[in-house]
Amino acid sequence: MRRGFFELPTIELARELIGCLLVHETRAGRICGRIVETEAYLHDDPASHSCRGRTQRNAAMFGPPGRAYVYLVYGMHLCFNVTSAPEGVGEAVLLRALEPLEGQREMRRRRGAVSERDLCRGPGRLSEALGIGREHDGVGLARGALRIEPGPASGRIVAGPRVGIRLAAARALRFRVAGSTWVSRG
DNA sequence: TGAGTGATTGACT
DNA sequence: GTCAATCACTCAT
Repeated sequence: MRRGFFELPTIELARELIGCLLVHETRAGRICGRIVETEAYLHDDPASHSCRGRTQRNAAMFGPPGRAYVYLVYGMHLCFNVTSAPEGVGEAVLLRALEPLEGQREMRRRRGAVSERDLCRGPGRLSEALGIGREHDGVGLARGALRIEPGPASGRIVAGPRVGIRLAAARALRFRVAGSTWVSRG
């Protein structure tokens, strides 16, 4: 990833992450998908975990940019975020959907017998398909077994309201590839 | 120490 | 299209 990429302002990073590759080198082989949908979560954002200050759970959001923030939601699903903003500022970008590129066999072993389209369509699904766990919370994403890599140019990117939240849901902080069959909604 | 809550998914109609 | 499952985390006792 080019130098300074993760230092981009959170909203720009959310847009720039579209088209990049999320790679996980596992013992079972390389698993890889192209990012097609993201959401930005800002420090002054009532929908963000960080808006009420640092806690044990959201500590990674307040760390340096370019790290993983992995948390459990609804008691059963993991969500994978890329931290952004300088150390001390709690912001991150949620990855909501991937287009599977490599390791579909391994994804399916984790996800069960689902259609190709449903392997990584949704934040909980992509975490499961890539084998992301709580042990990845706080790890750097510039290098290492789990990392972000530059990807080919994607199609047109459109912004819209975020999904699955009540507070500040109307803000256009969700980005996706227009018309992609791999995004979780619309 | 315990109740309320939720950045979702999968099963079902 | 609707709805229940299920539990870590937070905040209020």
